[in-house]
Amino acid sequence: MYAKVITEITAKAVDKMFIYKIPKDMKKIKVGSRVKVPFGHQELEGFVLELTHEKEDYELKEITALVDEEPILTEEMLYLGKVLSEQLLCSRISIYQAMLPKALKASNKTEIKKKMDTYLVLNWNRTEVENYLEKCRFKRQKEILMKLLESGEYLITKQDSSIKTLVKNNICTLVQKEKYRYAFQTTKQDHRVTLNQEQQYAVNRVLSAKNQAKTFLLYGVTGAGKTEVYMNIIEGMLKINKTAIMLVPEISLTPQIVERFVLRFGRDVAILHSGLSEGEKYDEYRKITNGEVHIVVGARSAIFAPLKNIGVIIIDEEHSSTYKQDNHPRYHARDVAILRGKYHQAPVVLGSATPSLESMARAGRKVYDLLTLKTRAGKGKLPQVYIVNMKEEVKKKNFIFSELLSRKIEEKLLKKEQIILFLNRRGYSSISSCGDCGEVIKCPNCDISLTYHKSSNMLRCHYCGYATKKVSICPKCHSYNMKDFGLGTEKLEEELHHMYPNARIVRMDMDTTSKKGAHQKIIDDFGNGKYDILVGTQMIAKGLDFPKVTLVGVMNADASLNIPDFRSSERTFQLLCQVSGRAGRGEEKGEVIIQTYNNTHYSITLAKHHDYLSFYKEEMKIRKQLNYSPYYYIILIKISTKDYELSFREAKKVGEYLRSHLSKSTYVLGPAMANVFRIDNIYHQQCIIKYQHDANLKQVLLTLDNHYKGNSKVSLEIDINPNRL
DNA sequence: AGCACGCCGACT
DNA sequence: GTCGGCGTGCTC
Repeated sequence: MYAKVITEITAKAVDKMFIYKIPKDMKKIKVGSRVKVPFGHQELEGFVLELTHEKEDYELKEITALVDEEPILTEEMLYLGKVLSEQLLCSRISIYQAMLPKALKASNKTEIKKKMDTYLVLNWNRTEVENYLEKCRFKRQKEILMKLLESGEYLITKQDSSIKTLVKNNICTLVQKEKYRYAFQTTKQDHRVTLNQEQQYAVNRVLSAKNQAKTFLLYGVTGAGKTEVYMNIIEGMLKINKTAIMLVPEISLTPQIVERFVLRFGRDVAILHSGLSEGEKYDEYRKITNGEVHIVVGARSAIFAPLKNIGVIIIDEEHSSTYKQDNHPRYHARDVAILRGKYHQAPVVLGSATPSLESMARAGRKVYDLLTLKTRAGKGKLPQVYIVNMKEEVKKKNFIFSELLSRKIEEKLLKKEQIILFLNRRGYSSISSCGDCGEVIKCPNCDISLTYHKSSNMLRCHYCGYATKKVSICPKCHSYNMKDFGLGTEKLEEELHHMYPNARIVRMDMDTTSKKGAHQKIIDDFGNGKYDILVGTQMIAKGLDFPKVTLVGVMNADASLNIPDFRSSERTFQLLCQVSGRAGRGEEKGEVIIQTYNNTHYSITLAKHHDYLSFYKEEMKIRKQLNYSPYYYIILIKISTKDYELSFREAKKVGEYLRSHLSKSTYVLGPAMANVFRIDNIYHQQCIIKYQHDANLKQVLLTLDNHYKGNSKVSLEIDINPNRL
């Protein structure tokens, strides 16, 4: 027998199967097995993709070792990898690696072991033990045996002579059991609520589509009780012995959702997210492969969880850009979900209060089945939203807090209610510049101004990580008149301390949550009322549920609107709806204040009334006019190189090649310098392809990709349906 | 990805 | 004459 193997190397040149002889004693080898193979001068790990009897006419090497007892890649995973690598133009191995936790990837370096616990179990029956206990003089032995009679097993933390004796006399045996490192701790109680009519209808529709590869779009206003719908669908699937995957944007950001699942389904849930250590991820993964759980809750990569007999796949907050991996391989969890849905003949549910235009358009064309939840479940009412025109406020010298916002903050503090302030920019100030000559301090490696971080007194580049001591003398005109502009979360926190010295304030952004568990702690503390005001970036927008919050302030709604990207309006609308969904989740009515310089922009005015459908119509008009998604498919071609001149030359060549080989109905934009031209001293150019149907496209992309794979100076990346341009 | 093979410049 | 630069090609 021979095995066709792909190795761990993710280079185009070796993205093919290599054939090896299987040693006679390696009986357990299967398709999907992880193996060690000799490869040139090195030894590598890889996966067996095929087994064959056909002999080649050249001398073959032998597989060195089988790494695991059971195959790592299932039939389904092998199939998914094949399809996705073709769709995404990436090597097969890179997809397989993306599916697996680090401990199971093909790699010669990592070794993460299973943790084992040793237990003592009885060999004797109850009467025999009881007889022995009467005669036995040793206190420690008695203690152990009593516990064994009680619970059947005894966890050994330290070997001692008593244990040795018990084993030696054949009263007990030592057994090894897998130990799982991760367990979600909670002390709360599960609250079951009766579904309203809309919710029940949605659940029934999905459950009646069991065994059908249908995609549903569950469009439900914030607070409509989508999570309860998800859980009921899953319960229905469990009843007919099926399993379920539930994706959430980034689980460590939404511990409250995880908690609800653990409360409802207990030990039937495996949780996969980036906040876990590699060992913990491995253990959660093994619960899945060992068939110990029927539900997987996780972030993007959990879409590959090797559950068998999947009954439903649910993607919560389906519009979230985190479902698309923004580095290689650039897969979209939504596409994988639909692919797996087809494989298992299982429905896929995409849920959101602000669906992506792409999904809503598909629902409009009946490609997806639309399910709508119009009414807010429970007591909470939609909050009152105020839009504040900051142009007017600046005239009154209110640069950070508008009159309305500071008044409301004071009011809520007095009433002992909680406040969330949202600002999508971390650090202290975004620009450090000279008051005399206007010189702006920029990153030496990137075309980006440096952000001042006061706590460390450093200027940092948020693109390449460059950091330097704060500059107090202008490097150009040598004046001492350096000034800071722009507002970051750090400065906002400081200003709040000045204005409300008695308020307890906590800040949550990348700088305060870098330590493991810091995230959870801030959320718990705020939830338990240890703070009055939570200041934070993007990461506080999603999924958090604090009943005592009655005021949400958006400090600068323009930050996301001013990004030059065709999705910036959509993002802004989604963000504002999501952020304002944080207010008034409890008994008290919530209030939201949006501060902006674009007070008449439709993505802001329509967010005021949570009017998704009007926003959808308005934005679709613009997308149609400009030939953007969902009317056209978008592909982004990025050309990067360290050489300034070369970047222009190569980009021009790529642009010309695309224009001359793609069909007339396809638009090619560019080449143009990327939004940030230079990052970490690498120059980025890009071309944008907009198409509806193009028979040549696949071949053109493949040719381009192959052409640049061997080029060490210029790298070319193809991003299909990019998140941002 | 590594590593060997291979063909041209400046050195004890 | 040799040491070594990194361009090209191969790994079952």
